[in-house]
Amino acid sequence: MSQDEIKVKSLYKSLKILECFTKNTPELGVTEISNMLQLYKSNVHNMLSTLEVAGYVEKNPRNSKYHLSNKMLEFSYVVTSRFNYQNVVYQVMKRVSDELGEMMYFGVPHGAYVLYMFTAYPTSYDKDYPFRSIMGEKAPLYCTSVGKAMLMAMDEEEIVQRIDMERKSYTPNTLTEEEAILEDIREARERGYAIDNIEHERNVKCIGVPIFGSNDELIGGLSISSTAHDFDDDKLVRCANVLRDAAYEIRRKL
Amino acid sequence: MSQDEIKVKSLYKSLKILECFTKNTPELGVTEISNMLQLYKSNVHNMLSTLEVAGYVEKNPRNSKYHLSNKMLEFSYVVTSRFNYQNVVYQVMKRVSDELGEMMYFGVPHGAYVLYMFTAYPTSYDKDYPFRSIMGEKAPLYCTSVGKAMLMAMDEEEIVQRIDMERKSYTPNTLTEEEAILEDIREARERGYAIDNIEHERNVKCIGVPIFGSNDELIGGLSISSTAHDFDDDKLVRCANVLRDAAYEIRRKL
DNA sequence: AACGCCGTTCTATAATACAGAACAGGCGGA
DNA sequence: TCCGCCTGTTCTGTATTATAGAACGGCGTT
Repeated sequence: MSQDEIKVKSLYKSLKILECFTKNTPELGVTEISNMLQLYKSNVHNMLSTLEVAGYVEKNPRNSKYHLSNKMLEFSYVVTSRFNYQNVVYQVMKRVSDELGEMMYFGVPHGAYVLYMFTAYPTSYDKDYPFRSIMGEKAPLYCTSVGKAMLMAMDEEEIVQRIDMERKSYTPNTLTEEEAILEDIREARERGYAIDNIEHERNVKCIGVPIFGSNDELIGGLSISSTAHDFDDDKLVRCANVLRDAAYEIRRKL
Repeated sequence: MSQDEIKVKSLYKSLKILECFTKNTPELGVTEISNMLQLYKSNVHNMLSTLEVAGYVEKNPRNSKYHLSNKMLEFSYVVTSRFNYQNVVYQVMKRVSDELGEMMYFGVPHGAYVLYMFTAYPTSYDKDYPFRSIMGEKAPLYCTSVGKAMLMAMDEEEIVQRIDMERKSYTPNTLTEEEAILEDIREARERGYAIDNIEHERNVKCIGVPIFGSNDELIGGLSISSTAHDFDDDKLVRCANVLRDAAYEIRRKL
């Protein structure tokens, strides 16, 4: 991110403003943002008001705080329309999910993160489980099964780059030391699949495999998620085999 | 959109650049964009390169054209996380969709357009039908059932504003004259539901109803879509009743 | 009623985005 | 293989414009 690559500084700052809005801070005021980014209030106000005129943010008249507008969804549609693998991946996921009775996730690499693209639920879940769109959610590579599955496909140099971040301990099981993570990935390669042994979310175990395209390029990762209690070694191995077959099937159909 | 509201002009231009990328033109070069927006190439290049450094667009090394990056999905996640009705709406849609064996759509008003939020398929479709994410797709209000359903909830003054656009004839049945559309909405109000009688897509008939929140405010619209051939008057009335019940149920549960 | 906080407005000035030309590199046609 | 054209990119002086900082005004709270 060399500074002199930034040709239009006011644009860059404005984009940083957009990025202040997150799931946990979806509504922000001018002063809040100016504190977060160390910018003058008037400056932030000018950029925010321009974003508002363009329809990217909206102001809540109750507290005159701003939030991202639905316009952002238009962009996600443009982005997802470019994916030609949506259908193939989902069909396989849905079938496998029904077979195993578990939820499946598909994500792609996104810097130091997995960007989740979609989930498949077993049909039996439809009535009982809360529906939520996962598309666009991100989680660190180093402590999720989809993430570690994708790291399996990278050389150690790239892995080190990709996990170079402040590594939080989400649970007592989270691996945060670089060497421990590298070793975990090596084991995953031997084994053929990655394991998240309650390392990211309480009570959740996952296993993941990488998905490759027809030219052996990494496309993303696939995972099966289950409650820790249900996921005994037996089930784990059975799921892993199904998962690997699914990855091959997707590769073949791409 | 008064000109003097635009405080940061370079930002505004850059946002217009982002909007050049659409489903049909997902990849664009510097010259193309400069022609589209009547800007100088060097100007467009500066803004695009800044967008690239910030991760909003990526350059295809093969042809050095630009396209929107997955980063946009992060924003859609922030936006959809704000919706507290996702789960309620989907659960009802899924059940009704299974009951009727037809696809359902949910969308919200977005200027002169419907912005589709999600679909529900009958379970039986899972294996045979192509999966596609509809979130963020938009279609004109004046010729879709979800759109007309939402217009039903507006006064004529607002309707006239909302349909004030170049009104294309997508099919021979499309109503493009203002008075014809207004009359169609009036009839829909009498009837209790809106009809898209092959007015937007060939061979597709839909019916739609508005969805209101607990304070009678318009939330969005719900529709059932079917092939024109299957959708005889009998089925149409039956579906319409189920649809209205669904809208009430959602309102109650919000 | 008064205080404090926050969004907004204003203005001079310093910063910077931009016009326009020139450069470079890839591709296709001759 | 060479030439020419169409790209994307770089460069620079200048005119535009974004910005710092203070001041204003409205709302909520004490």
